[in-house]
Amino acid sequence: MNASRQYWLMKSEPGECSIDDALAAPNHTVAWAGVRNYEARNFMRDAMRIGDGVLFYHSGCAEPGVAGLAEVASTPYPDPTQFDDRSAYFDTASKPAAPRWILVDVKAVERIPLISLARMRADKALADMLILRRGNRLSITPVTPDQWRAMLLLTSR
DNA sequence: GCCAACGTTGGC
DNA sequence: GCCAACGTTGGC
Repeated sequence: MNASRQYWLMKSEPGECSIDDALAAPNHTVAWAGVRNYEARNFMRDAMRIGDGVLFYHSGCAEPGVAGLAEVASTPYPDPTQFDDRSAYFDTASKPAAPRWILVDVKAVERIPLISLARMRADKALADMLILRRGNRLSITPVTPDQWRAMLLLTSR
């Protein structure tokens, strides 16, 4: 595990883009479009590096949890959906000369047997994960190397 | 700059 | 469908 590698948890609604959708995409890669929260945007814009590990989390569905592993696959660039007036993510206030919303590409690595939210809550090694904090709604959160390792252990059971 | 109203997220 | 939590908006 490369010491400089960072880790993230990224939420996606499987009805919009599931881990299987990402695996089926060209080069297993999707643009992480639609983030409209500044804190989450800032993680993509300022902190992510190509090759960072990603826990691909399914939210807003019957079985929320981590459904796959992925990695950051691009440097940051403007989210094209903000300029698309047919998109649900269209933002009239954002101008191409000064894009408000920035994304990265995410490359799916593998689908894993679902690690459910309940399973994660039951694991002491994951107790401090931001995703498990009461009231957390942030769609992108940093994951510590220890938490990443603890999640990988759960994939082998 | 305050803060109430409102909209969204997301688990259950 | 409910509702808690939280971010954003907008009046003042």
